Amino acid sequence: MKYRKIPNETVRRLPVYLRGLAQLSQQGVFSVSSSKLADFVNINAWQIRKDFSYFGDFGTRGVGYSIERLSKQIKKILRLDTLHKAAVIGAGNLGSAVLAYPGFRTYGFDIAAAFDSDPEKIGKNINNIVVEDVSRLNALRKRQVDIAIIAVPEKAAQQVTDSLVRAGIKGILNFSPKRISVPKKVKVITIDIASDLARLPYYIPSG
Amino acid sequence: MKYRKIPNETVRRLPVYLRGLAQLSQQGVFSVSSSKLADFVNINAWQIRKDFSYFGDFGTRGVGYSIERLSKQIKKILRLDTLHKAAVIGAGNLGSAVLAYPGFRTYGFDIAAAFDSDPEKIGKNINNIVVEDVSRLNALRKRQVDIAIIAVPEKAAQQVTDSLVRAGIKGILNFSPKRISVPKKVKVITIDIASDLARLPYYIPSG
DNA sequence: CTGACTTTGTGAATGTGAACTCAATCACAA
DNA sequence: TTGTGATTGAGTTCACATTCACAAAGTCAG
Repeated sequence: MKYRKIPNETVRRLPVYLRGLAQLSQQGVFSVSSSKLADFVNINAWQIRKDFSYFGDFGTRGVGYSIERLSKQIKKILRLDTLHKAAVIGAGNLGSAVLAYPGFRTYGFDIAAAFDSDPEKIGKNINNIVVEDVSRLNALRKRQVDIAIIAVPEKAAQQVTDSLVRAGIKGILNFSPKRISVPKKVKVITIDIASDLARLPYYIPSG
Repeated sequence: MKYRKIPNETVRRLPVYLRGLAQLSQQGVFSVSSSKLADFVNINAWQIRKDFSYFGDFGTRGVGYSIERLSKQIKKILRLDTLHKAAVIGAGNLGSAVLAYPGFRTYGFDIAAAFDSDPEKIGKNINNIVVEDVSRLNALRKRQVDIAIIAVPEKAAQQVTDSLVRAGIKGILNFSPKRISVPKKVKVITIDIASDLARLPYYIPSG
């Protein structure tokens, strides 16, 4: 058992493992081998074992991994063992879709608030959340929201980001393709839908 | 000038460069240096030069890169110089957001059709596109649609994928977190929103 | 208890990309 | 035409990630 630093790429896979384990657990399974899990999440068995080996011995040779113990450990590493409240900024098409997206709850996130600048949208109820005025972003600190999801038009992205940083937000999931600058202590993960689509044709044989 | 194989990570960055170049072009600029572009797209200058060096000499030493020549070349590499028609499968929250998403047009995609299985949604007009019944997916080949965007619930993902493959789809942008299996000749790029959010807390200092 | 079998954990080899450096090249002014 | 300043292009090194192979460690039947 060696406690090396966990590689970034491994961190990227951990949520995938976690979801797979949760599904297996729901099926009433208590233990799983690396090769079974490999089939389930579509990642090689040796990759899985290597990943798990970065944070201790969780398997039993000849048997496999205890789903509960493993899940608990992954949650701890990803800091998903504490509740995280998230706010969605931008209640347009994408923002509304994010508000309604069921996948976040799997990981225990609480989507707690939504904001927009458009008076038409403020006050609207989307998925049981009332859209507030962006001018109230600064109250996020008091409400213990530490994560924000940015789904505003490109032009507004940086301004919104600045407000979020002032409001004490620690992590941002950014759907805007525009680069946003933040202080080092704030982590940004960007999902750039259009550029992901744009590299698809590269892999398609022409003709 | 060496024509090595272009690394995957470089391909991932090419669309970002392309968008940056388009914006600069709109500002009336004709030439840009790697360091200017670096500021603009938030990627290191040497990384940019390295990336461009994989496919020929496009810069002029002492001056920089011709925006037009470079854009044209990147489009050619990504095969964005030919028109690509795309279909969106699933007209729920996420699917509707994708249909309305303005970012795809930057890269010259034509979002040409939308499908759903829900009779409530079939016939609805979203962003000038009429939602069709999924049973008509097989007509996609005739309509020369070669790319599909999957925005259906997890359960339906594999079934829809199979229909798409039968309809001759070559590339899939998959928003479903479920692993989908396809023949080797079909390229899948998955955007797993929830797991991207899930690794955010890892990078947030606790307390 | 023993032997056959299963599965993990990890060292080593290989592959890949990022970071850095600097010589080669070009524009331009004098 | 020559010197100066700017900028590219690419070789090299280093860091990280994947892949492989196998010993170690466990289960289980008889």
